[in-house]
Amino acid sequence: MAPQDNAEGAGDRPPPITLADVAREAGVGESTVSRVLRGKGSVSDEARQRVLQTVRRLGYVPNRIAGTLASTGSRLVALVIPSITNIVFADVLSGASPTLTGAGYQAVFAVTDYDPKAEEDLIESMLAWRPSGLIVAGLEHTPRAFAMMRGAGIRIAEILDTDAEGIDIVVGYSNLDAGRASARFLASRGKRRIGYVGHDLARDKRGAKRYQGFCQALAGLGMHVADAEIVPALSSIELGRNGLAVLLDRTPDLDAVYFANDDLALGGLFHCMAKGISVPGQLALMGYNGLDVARLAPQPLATIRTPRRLIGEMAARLVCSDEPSGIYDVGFELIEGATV
Amino acid sequence: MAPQDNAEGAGDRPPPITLADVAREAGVGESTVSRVLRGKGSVSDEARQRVLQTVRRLGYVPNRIAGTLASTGSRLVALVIPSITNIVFADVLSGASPTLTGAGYQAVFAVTDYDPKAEEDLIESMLAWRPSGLIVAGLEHTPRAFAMMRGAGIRIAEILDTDAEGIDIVVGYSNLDAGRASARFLASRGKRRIGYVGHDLARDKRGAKRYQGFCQALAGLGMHVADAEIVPALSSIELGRNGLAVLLDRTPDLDAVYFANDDLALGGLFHCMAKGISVPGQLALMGYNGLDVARLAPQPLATIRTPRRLIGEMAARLVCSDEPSGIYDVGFELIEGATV
DNA sequence: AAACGTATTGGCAGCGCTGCCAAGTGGTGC
DNA sequence: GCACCACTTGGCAGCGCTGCCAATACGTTT
Repeated sequence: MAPQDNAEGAGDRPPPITLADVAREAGVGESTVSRVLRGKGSVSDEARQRVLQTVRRLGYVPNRIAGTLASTGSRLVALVIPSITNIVFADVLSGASPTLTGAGYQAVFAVTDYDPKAEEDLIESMLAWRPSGLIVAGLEHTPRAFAMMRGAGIRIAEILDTDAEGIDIVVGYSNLDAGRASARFLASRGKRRIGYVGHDLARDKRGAKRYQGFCQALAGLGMHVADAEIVPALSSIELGRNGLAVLLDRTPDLDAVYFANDDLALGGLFHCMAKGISVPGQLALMGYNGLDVARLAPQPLATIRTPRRLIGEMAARLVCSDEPSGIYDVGFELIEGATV
Repeated sequence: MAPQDNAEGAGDRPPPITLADVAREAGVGESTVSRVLRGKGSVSDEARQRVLQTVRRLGYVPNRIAGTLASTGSRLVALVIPSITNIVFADVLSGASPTLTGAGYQAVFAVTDYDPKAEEDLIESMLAWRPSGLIVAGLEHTPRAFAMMRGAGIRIAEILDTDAEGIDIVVGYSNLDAGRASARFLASRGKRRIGYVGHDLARDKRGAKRYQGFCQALAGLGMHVADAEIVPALSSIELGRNGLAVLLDRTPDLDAVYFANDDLALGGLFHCMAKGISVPGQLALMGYNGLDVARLAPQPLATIRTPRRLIGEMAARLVCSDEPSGIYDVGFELIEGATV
C-alpha cells in the first residue's frame, strides 16, 4: 500500500503547445490551422500537409475547452444515472458510449445513487459544462431539476420509462404495461396464490410502476397479491434469497412469486435450489430485466427482456441529432423461461 | 417507435445568462460575483447576499468551460476503460464517481472495447479536454499512447495491475500472483488433472498474466495444465458453459478446472448443475473476481476477490491530490468457497 | 479587356470567465 | 493628524480557439 516513489520529473513543464505555435512553425495563419484540423473550409493541399506535419512534429493536441468556448456547440453529452453497477444502466451506457464517440461527442456522467436531490445537484453541475445534450433516467425529477432542464436550451432525453409526461425526448417502454404483462402471464399459467418480493420502491420509481401495473392487472382478473415482502434496500441477489425465505416462512402456500427484478429473482431461484423447492412445480418464479445470468441459469428464468442497449443508443443518437422530439417506445419482450 | 411530436417551442432561445448579467443586475463588479460563487477572496455579507439572490432570481448557471479556460485546472478527470458492462469496470467507476464528485470534479469516460488502438485514440480525444487527471486500465498501451500520457503534464493512474512498470500512479494488485495463488490452492486440495477455460487473452492482458502465473506455479510443483479451452471472444456465462462442455468432452478425466474469471466459472457451474456433475466431488471449479453472483450461487464459488471499488476510489483520490506517485498495491483475497 | 465567380488565406474580435492589480474604505497605533 | 494595515471592490487583460470579414490570386464569362 505504501507508494514506492517514482522518479518522475518534478521540473517545470514547458508551456503547452497552442494552435498559434503550430501556425507560426508551419508558416501559415491560425485560421488555416484551425481549418485543417476541423476539415472545414477549403485549404490547399500544400498548406494542409505542412500543418499536419507540424502538428505531428510538435505533438500538438487541440484544446477543446477553448474550441467550445469560441464556438457554439460543446460536443459533450451529459448522462445522469442512478447507479453504475446496476447492469441496466451499464447496458444503457454501453449503448450510448460508442454512439456518442462515433458522432464526435464525449460522454460525461454522474451517478445519483437513486437520490432525487443528488440528481438535481448533479444536473446543475453537468449543465455548467454546457453539454449539447442531457440523458437522464426516468421521468420523475425535482421541480428545480425540471426548471433547469427546461431552461437549459439543450436536447434532453429521459429514458427507461414512458408512463408520464416527458420534457423533450423520451426513449423507453411502459413499466406499468410490463407489470401488467407479468401478472397476466402468471395468471394464464394457472397461478392463484401469488406473492411479491421487492426492494425500496420509494427510490426505484420504475419498479414501483411495475408493481402497480402488476396489482392492477391481477385486480382486473379478480385476484390480488397474497403476500408481499418489501426489503428496504437496493436490490441484490442476496436480498432476493432472504426475501423469498421470509415470504415463504410467512405464507408457505404460495404457488408463484413475482420479483421486482432479475437480481432478486435469481436470489429466489438460488434459495429454491438450496432448499430443494421444485421450480416451477412447487413454486413458480418470475423476474424482470432479462439479464444474461438469468437466461443461462440452470433453469432459465421467466422474465421480461428490456432493450436497454438500444435505449442508450437511441437516446444518444437523438440528443445529438435534430430528429423530432417525442416519445420513442421501444417495447419489451416477455421471456417464458422455465420457472413458471 | 414513431415519435409523437411534442409541442416544445421551436422559438429562439433567449441569450444565456452570463456572469456579467448577474453583476449588472446585482449592482456589483464581475469580480465580486466570481468571488462569491467560488467562495474565494473576501466579500462583504451584504454583497454576497445580493449576488446570491440575483443568481437565484435569474437562474444563472456558471459556465465551467469559460472558467476552465480562464483558470488553470479543469476539474475534469478522464476515465478510459475497456468495457462498461463488465462488472469489474463498473465497480471501479462506482468507486471513482462519488470520490470525484465529492472533490468537485467531473468524470468523463470512454470505452475502448479492449482495443489498444481505440484506447490510443480515446486518450487523445480525452486529453483535448485538458483533464486534470487520467485514469486508465492496465499498464500496456501503444507507444503513442505512452508518449501522449507522458507529455500531458497531468496525473495519470493506471489501475488493476502491478505487473509492469507504471507511468505515474499505479493502483492494483499482481495478476501474476493471483494466478499463482489459484494454482497453489488447487494443488493444496489434491487436484492433479487440472484444466483451464479462458477467453481471448490477446485482448485481456490481465487475464493472460493470471494464466501465466497459474502455469508458472503449477510448473513449480511439477505439474502442468492438462488441457485448456480458449474461446476466442469476450468472457460470458454462456462461453463458460460451452467452454467447459467442450473441455470435458475432450478430456473427461479432469479433477479441477480453473476459469479466467467468475463469469466463465459460473457458466461452468451451471453446466455441472445441468449435467449432474457433482461439484467439487467429481470436478472442482475455481474462478476469479469475487462477483456477488458467484458468492451467492447455490454453491459458493471458489474465487479470488479483488477490491475493485477501492481501486476506483483510490485512483480517483490520487489523481486529484498531490499525494506521491508510485505503486499502490491493494492486494487480493482468496475465497475458498465450496466448489474446490 | 473588364467584370465576375471561386478558392485560398490571414487578421482579429470575442466566447465567459479568472487572476492580478490598483483603488477605496475604515479602524489602529503613535 | 498621519502612517499603516486589513478588508473590500471593480477594471481589464488574457486563456486558446472559432467565426466572420476582407484581401488576394486565378480562371471564366461576356
